[in-house]
Amino acid sequence: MAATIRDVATAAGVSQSTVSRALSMPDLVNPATRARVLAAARRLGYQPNRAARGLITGRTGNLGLIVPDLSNPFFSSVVKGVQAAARAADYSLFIADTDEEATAEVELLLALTRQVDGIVLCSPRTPDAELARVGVESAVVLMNRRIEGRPSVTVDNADGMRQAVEHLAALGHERIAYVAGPRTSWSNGQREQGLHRSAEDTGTDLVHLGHFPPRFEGGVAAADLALASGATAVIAYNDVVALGLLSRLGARGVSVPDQISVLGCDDISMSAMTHPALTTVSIPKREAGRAGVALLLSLLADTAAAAEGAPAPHRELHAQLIVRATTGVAPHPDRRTAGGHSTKGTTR
Amino acid sequence: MAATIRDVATAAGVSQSTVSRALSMPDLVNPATRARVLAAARRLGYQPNRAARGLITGRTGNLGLIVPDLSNPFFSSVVKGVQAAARAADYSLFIADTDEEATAEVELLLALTRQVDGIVLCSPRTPDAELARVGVESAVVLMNRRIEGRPSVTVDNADGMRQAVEHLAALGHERIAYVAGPRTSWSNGQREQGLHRSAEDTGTDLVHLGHFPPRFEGGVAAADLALASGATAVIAYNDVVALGLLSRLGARGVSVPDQISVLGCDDISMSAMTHPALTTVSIPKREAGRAGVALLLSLLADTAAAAEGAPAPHRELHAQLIVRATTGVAPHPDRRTAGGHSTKGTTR
DNA sequence: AATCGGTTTGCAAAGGATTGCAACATCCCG
DNA sequence: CGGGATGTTGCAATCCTTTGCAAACCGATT
Repeated sequence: MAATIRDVATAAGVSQSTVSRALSMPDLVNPATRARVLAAARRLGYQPNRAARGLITGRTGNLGLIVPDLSNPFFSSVVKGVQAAARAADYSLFIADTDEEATAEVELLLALTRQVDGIVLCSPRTPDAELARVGVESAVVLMNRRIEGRPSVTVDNADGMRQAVEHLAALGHERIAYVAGPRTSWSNGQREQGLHRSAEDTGTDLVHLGHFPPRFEGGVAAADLALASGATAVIAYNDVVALGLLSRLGARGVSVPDQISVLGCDDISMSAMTHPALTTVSIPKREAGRAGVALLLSLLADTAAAAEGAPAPHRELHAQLIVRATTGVAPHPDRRTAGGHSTKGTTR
Repeated sequence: MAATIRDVATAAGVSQSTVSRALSMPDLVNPATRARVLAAARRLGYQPNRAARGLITGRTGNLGLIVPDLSNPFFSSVVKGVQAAARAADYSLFIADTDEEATAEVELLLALTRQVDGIVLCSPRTPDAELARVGVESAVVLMNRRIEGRPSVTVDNADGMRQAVEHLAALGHERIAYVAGPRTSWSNGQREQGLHRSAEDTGTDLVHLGHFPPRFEGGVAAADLALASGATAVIAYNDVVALGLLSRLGARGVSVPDQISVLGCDDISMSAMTHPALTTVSIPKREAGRAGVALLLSLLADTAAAAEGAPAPHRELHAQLIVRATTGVAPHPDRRTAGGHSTKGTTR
C-alpha cells in the first residue's frame, strides 16, 4: 500500500540508510543526493511509518492530556493551547477526560503512559500522596497543581484573588462571600489562601460558602446562601459557577451589581457576553496549555538532566483582574441584611 | 526497562510464540501452560509493545476524532460519547479541533490517517466534492453529514424542526424567524429544509436571518434583526446562539416568552439552567458519539464487506423537542411591529 | 510396532525504520 | 606521492511482536 523507505531508496538509487538520513539528519548527506531523495519521497508520497520508527527509537511521537471535564470551557481552552503547541512540534495528542473522577486519573495515566512520550496532567484531583506513588515511564507535567520535585505549570491564583479583593474593597465592600470549588482542587486551595490573606490585609470580612461542584448548578445552589450571608459581593470559584449565581440572582429579582456584586475566575469567553458582563480574574488558559507542552518537550529533550536530579522546572503564569459590569460600589450599609456565619479575615 | 515478551517467555519457560498465543488466542495453548504464562506476565507487569504489534498487524489500536470546535458544548458532549465508546473497546483516541476552519479538516484527516485505524469526522465543513476526493486509508465515519456511499451517523434534524414549528404554531405563532448557522453546516441545511416544509404545512411565515457564527455572539448579533423582523418566535441554529439571543433580548428589556418566544437546538446542559430555561430540540449527543464509534468498529471488523461494496451503513438518531420556559403563547397581534422581509412558508 | 489424527509448541521470517561501524571517495598538506 | 582528515554512503544489526509452517508429542487404532 503505502510507500516504504525501501521504495524511496530504490527510486532514488540509494540505500535505505541514506534516505533515512536525508530526511532526519539533512546535513549528513550530500546536497545533490538529498535533493534526489526528497524528490523521490515526495513523488511517492512517502511518510515514515510511525510504528516502525517508534519501535527502534523508543519514542511514540505522541503526547497525552488528561483533564477533569472537557465540557468545562476553562479546560477546552487549555486543550486548545495544548493542541496547538503539540501540533506545532509535530506531536499528536491523546486527550482523556476523567469526568471529575479522581480514580480515573491514575487509571488513565497508566493506560496512556505506554503510548506517549509525555503527559500533561491538568488539574488533577488525586491526592498528592497517591499521585506521588504512581510511577510512570513517560514525562509528566502537572498543570494547576504544585508538587515538590515535579515539573509543573501553575497560575498565581493568590495574586488573582488579591486583585479581586482589593477591587471590591476599593468599591467599599466590607463583607465578601467566596463560593468554593471542589475540595480536591489545588487551585481552589490556593484561591482560599489568597483570599484569606487579602481579606486580612484589607480588613474585610470573608464568608466561606461550602464546597460546590464547579458547574453552573453549583452557582445556582450557592446564590441563596450568598444572599443570606449578608455579603455585598460574591467571588465564585470560577466563571461557570458565577454564571450560575447570576442566573439564580436574576430569578430572585436581585439586581447585579446594585444589590450585590459578583466576581468570577477564569475568564471564559461567555463571561464577556452575558448581561451584565462578568467581572472576572482572567487566567491565560491557552498560554498555560502551550507552556505545559513546552515544559514537556524540554523535559523530553534532555532526559539526562531530568535523571540527574536537576531541579524540576516550574512555570508560574500571571492572573489578571478584568473589570466588567457585575461589580459596583457597595450598597449603603443599612440596605444589607444580616445572616450567615463569618469571621473577620478568615476563610472558615 | 519494561518487560518484553522474551522476558515473560524465559520466566515461564516457554517460547515467545507461546506467550503471544497465550495472551491473544487463549484456546490454542494448553490450559496449564497458559496459566504459567499469565502468572509470569502479571508478575513482570508485562504489557505488549503497541508499536511492535502495530508494525506486524498493521493496526494501531487508535481512533481519531475531528470536531470543528471543542469549546462548543455540543461537541464536547459528542466527544464524551466517542471517548467512552473508544475506551470501552480498548482503543485510544486522538482528538483534533479544526477551529471551524474547513481547510484544517482535510489536513488533519491526512495527518491522522496514518496513525489510526478509523476516524470519526464530526460535522465537517468541507464541501462534498472535496471531501470525496480525499482518499484515506483508514475507515471514516461521518457524523452530522450525509454523503452517498459513505458510512454516517446523523440526526433527524428536519423532524426536530417540525416538532419545533408545530409547537410554536400550536401556541398561536404565525411568523417565525430562523437564525441560521454556518453556510457550510450540513445540519443547518437540513434544519432549513425541515423548517421550510413545516412552515408550509402549518401555514406559518418563516423569516430567514442571514448566516451567523454558531457562537454566543452570533445570537447577540441576530437578536435585533429578529425583533425587527416582526416575528413572535425565533428558532436558533443551536442553543449557544439561542443563549446569545436571550442575553441581547434581556439587555434590550424584551421579555421572553411574553413578547417573543425563543427556541434552541442541541439541548446543551446549560440550556436547562438559564432563567428562563430554554425550550430546545434535544439531540442525543453522547449517543451519537457512541454510535459513530460502533459503526467504525463494525467497519473495521469486516473490511472485506466494506471492500465488496456493501451498502455504506447509516444510522439516524431521533431529535426530541423539550419544552421549557422560553416559549409561550404568541402575543396579541396588535402588539407586534412589522418589519423584516418574509415569504409565506419559504426559507428565503 | 507403525501409523494416524489432533493438540501443543517452537523456529524463524517478516514488518519498516534507525544507527554504529566500516568502506570508500576526495582533498589538503607535507 | 603517501598519509591523514573530512565528507558520504552502505551494510547489517536491532527494536518487539505476530504468525505460517513444521516439529514434537500424545493416546489410540490397526
